[in-house]
Amino acid sequence: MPKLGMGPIRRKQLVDAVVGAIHEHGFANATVARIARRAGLSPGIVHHYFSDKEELLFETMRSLLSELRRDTVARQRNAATPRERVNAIIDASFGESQFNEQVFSAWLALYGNARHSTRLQRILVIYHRRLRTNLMYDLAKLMDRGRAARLAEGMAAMIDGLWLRYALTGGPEDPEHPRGITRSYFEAASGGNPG
Amino acid sequence: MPKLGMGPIRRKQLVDAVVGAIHEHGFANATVARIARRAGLSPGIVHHYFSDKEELLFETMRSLLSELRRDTVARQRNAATPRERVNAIIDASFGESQFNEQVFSAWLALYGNARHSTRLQRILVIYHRRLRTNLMYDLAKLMDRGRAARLAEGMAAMIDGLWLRYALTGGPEDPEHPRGITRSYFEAASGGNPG
Amino acid sequence: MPKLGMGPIRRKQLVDAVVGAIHEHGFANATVARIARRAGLSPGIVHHYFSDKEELLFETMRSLLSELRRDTVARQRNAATPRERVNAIIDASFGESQFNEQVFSAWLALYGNARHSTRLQRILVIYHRRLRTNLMYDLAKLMDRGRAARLAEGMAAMIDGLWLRYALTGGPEDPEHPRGITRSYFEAASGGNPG
Amino acid sequence: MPKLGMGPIRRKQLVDAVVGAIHEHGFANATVARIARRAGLSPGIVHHYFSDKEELLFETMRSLLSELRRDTVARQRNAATPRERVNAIIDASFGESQFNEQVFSAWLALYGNARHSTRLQRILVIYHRRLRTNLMYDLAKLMDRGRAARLAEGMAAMIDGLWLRYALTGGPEDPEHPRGITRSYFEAASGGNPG
DNA sequence: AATGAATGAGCCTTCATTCAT
DNA sequence: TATGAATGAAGGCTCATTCAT
Repeated sequence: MPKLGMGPIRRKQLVDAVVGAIHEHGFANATVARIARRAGLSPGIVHHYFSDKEELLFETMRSLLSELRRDTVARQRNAATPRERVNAIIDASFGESQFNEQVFSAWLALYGNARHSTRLQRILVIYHRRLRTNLMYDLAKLMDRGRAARLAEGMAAMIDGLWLRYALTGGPEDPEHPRGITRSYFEAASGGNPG
Repeated sequence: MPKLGMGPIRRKQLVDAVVGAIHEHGFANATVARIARRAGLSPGIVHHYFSDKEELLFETMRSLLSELRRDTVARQRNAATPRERVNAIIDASFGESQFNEQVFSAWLALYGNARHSTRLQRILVIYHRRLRTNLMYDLAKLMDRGRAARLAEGMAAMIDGLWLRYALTGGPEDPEHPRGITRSYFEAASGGNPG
Repeated sequence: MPKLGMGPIRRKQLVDAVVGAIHEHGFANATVARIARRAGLSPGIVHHYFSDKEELLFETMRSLLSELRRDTVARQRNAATPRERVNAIIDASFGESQFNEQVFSAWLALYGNARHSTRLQRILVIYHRRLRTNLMYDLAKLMDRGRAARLAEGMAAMIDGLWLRYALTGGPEDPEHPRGITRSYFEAASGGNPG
Repeated sequence: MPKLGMGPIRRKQLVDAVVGAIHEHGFANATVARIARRAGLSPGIVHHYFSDKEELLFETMRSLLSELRRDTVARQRNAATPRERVNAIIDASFGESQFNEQVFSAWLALYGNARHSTRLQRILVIYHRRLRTNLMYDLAKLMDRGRAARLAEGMAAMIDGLWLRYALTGGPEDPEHPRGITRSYFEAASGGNPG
């Protein structure tokens, strides 16, 4: 077992363990000790790699967010038209990286505790802004900016709302279901003419 | 003169204090002692009226939920057509009883901590089901059940998603804004013909 | 057992326990838990009466200091001449309230940790200033101010130095020994003429 | 080329780092890791050169003490008469090797934590004994043994007491000031006739 | 000789809950 | 009904020490 340069490895292990621990025990009971044990490490080591429990949570959230971003970017690479690009965003939002119970629990718990942590709140604000900006970028090619803005806001809300419901009830059914609902909205509101 | 019937009074004081305490200190720091102090009571008395801290949280959530219900019912009383009744639901969802920062904080925090409390989760499930059922009831009069179900789900998601964003960013702007977005969706999806 | 107004009682118990715990376990091992146990209390209660461990230490020191002050004042009350008043200070400095092993340990430990605690340092500075001021007050009646100031400084140093040695070696011999040394110095330096 | 004889070099680095770390962070916060970093070394290496943290502290103290000894011996080499030799002790006690803030902090902290470390306590006892013995050796040539013993004790106490005050208030003013006070005492008590 | 990863014990502090009054 | 004193169990974090490399 190597003894040097463990930093990135351990940090990833711990970040993953946070998600699992929150899912299994709930946010309030996701203690540093439990997170560490879940990562197969001792409690003490956590503060060797993260200054704080809060930093660990922050990095966890950042990691979740960047997985979503990666997924979105990957899907958009295969999209040719604005319409396809919008659909790529919808698909990514209910894609594998996000649409599983563990991530639901973690993301939601973080949500519920963000208002009193500047850093966590910032992450969430970034997510919200980015989702709407991404949508706007392509919607603006399909309609005038005023309508595009409203639609972006509505679609972003719908995505989050659907996701919120699954997060609560825990039911990862077929991701095509929420995708379908969102797409219908998109098509109805964008006139259905090809982008 | 013995103090009779303090129960309901104290219980309400405490439930209100929970909302305030969560808003001010965050869920994790809304301790029994702080809640009690905020209600002008001593820490010990809390367990006289509630068996648990969890029960107190549960009652708080129930209270929030029934305020929403009351508001919805009141607004629907003035509605004549199915279309008006749907709009009443939209209006209530962003009405005063829900659309203020304190309630945001509390509701969201409870959300984030519900997955590991059966009782809290049940409350939220009830809310979700009721919102969709309420919408379904009237939408089914405007379209076939299949389309109605999907629209109800989409609208419920949009309502929650808009609300979620305001809950996070804390900005209760004009409630007419989210109402407008939701209504546009409703009208586009329901054909716009008068119900 | 009364349940109201325990504050002063508990606070005194805890302050006394600090002195005992430092003496028995050393400063570094005088943990809150041990201090509490020594006071016959639970660990948790400490923070009901003191905001901090540091505050508890601070109050301990203050208490030690005020005992010395009380003792000094009491002895000076029986002193008629400046010379007698100076001797009262000497006597008090090696009096019962200070001259016992427990107090030595505590005082010295606090000394050793004062440089990095503003509050503790302030207490010690007060002690140093007060001792010299008290001496000055009477010495100035026996000689010119310049000589008095130097003598006050020398006597204060001698008192502390003797005390320091006993604090370290733990040997509370007859308090008349250090008193005698200090008095000799006083008499030699003040010319021995009656005050 | 193998690094031979790193032992003494590293040990000195670490001992010096202890003094600096105690001065900067206080005794309680002078952790092994911080001491090592200050010495430009890794935390692990400390236990290669010292069995214990306690041993490191012990060696630090011993080093401080032997610096004082070296200084005293050096100054006494230039002294012809007993009186001059006593003054050499006084001068050395407030000499550069001792009279600086870093050494103050360390020495005092060690004092405050010595009572529960046999080895540290032994060092301090050696210091105390040596100072008085050194003084006695020459004072006994100037007066009878009884007076000499008392004067040695008084002078030793005064030296420590003055030093203690500077250690606390941190103010290394002109070393001639405490030297002057001590010499005055010496001269007054020894009759002032040339030794 | 040297690193820094890793452990595990222990500390201060907080807190839900109980209880004497 | 109401208080606030008291408990005891964790929790986050620190740290001396060990160990693989």
